[in-house]
Amino acid sequence: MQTHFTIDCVVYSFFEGDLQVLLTERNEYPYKDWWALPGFFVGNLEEMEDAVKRISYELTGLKDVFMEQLGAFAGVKRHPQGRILTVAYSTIVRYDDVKSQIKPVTDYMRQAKWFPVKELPELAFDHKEIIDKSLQKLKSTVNYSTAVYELLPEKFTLTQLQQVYESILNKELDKRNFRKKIANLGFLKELPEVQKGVSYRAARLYKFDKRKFQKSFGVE
Amino acid sequence: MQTHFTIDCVVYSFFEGDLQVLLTERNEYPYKDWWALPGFFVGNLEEMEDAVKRISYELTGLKDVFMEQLGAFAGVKRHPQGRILTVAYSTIVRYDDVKSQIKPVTDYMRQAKWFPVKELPELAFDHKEIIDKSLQKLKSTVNYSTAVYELLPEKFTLTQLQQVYESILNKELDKRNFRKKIANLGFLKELPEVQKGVSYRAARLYKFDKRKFQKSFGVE
DNA sequence: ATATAGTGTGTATTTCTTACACTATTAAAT
DNA sequence: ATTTAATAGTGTAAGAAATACACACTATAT
Repeated sequence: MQTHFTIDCVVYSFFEGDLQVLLTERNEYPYKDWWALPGFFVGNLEEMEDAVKRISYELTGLKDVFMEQLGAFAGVKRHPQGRILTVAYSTIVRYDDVKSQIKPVTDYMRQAKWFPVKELPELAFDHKEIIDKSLQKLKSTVNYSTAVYELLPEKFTLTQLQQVYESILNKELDKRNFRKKIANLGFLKELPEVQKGVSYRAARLYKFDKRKFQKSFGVE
Repeated sequence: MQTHFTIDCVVYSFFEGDLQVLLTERNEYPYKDWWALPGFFVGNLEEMEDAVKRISYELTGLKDVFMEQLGAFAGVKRHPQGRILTVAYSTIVRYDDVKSQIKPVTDYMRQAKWFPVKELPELAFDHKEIIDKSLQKLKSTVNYSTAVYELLPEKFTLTQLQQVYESILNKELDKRNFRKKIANLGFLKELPEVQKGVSYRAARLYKFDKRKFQKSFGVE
């Protein structure tokens, strides 16, 4: 009546115009040389959220990441060597904070690498299923969640915001309608600054106002 | 790195105009004499869904119940005798099928009893938190889920359907607007029958067409 | 016949969604 | 100085959906 117990993380980031997921290459059987979600065993006295923080820190050097539980995956046959229950989390890191700092830290992972969600490799275990479920949830809550803002830098343009929406929803949106909708939300703050270093008309920068967001959704 | 592993079920039914949850009275320490969610250990080679089926069958005699995973609860301190990870499920049984058949089957449960969600007793462990989360999910998916129809008998009136919505959303709805909305859904079938044995104008009966529902949501 | 209790319906108003094309600004290239 | 290339930024009309609101109808019981 006991089971092995791990955490697996779907780590998202947004760059190069695409929603990306961080995968690790296994250096151990089973599924040696396959890509897999980063995951570890949970300590006996360790809270799941702390395990997620630990994994995030070891992989990306970041201490505070957005996280949300996805659910438990515990199929008897999901691991060839006997049941291992995993609790999956979706987490988000800002690419600016993380860029070149990704490092696999254990000897059972050869490397870690970002993949655009559109071009995922074949995955070990039931990790494809976990990612699919995570993406589906991200999609269905995109309007009610702070996730899109976690994917963006603190100051962002409306075009960037639209790109995040588009890559999550996997469809194109009309620019004018999108801006109208965003303007109605009431929790974006227009900054007195514009983009720098671009060779075309610089776009206005905006900032997400979390307090107002929480007010309009009754503090979640 | 191993943990005890249980399933807890939030079992819903609808009767007496209220959404109800089935609770069991514990006959064992810790939390002896407290009300708790029905739950059991999961067998080593048992799929979680099968454990849920087993629990449902033992409590209610039903073989097929609607079920949906809520998530894992694994706080280090949730159980005074050491970590027990539980995976919570929401399940729904039709009251007509179940009525007086509720029976606690083990010696560690004294009785099982329905409680309206509005009037829950104090609960053992973190079960209050689990129920709250389950109710919140039910609420937020009420329009996209078959749950409301699982709560109703096969043939139902629009008033009954409205009552189910109202008890899930915990607010009153306008009858005319509700019917207009329902009519637009397109997956309710009007039957040539009406209610029997009522001492007022008999209401038209309707039936849920699952195939059409799935079509309109792209088969989930 | 009449009281009761719940069924069943329509319309106007507002709000949200969708569809759609041009001008403005900037840096770089000539 | 002018042109080019790239992206930012904006408004309006039509249709769809959501909301607010009140009364007549019908089956039964007494």
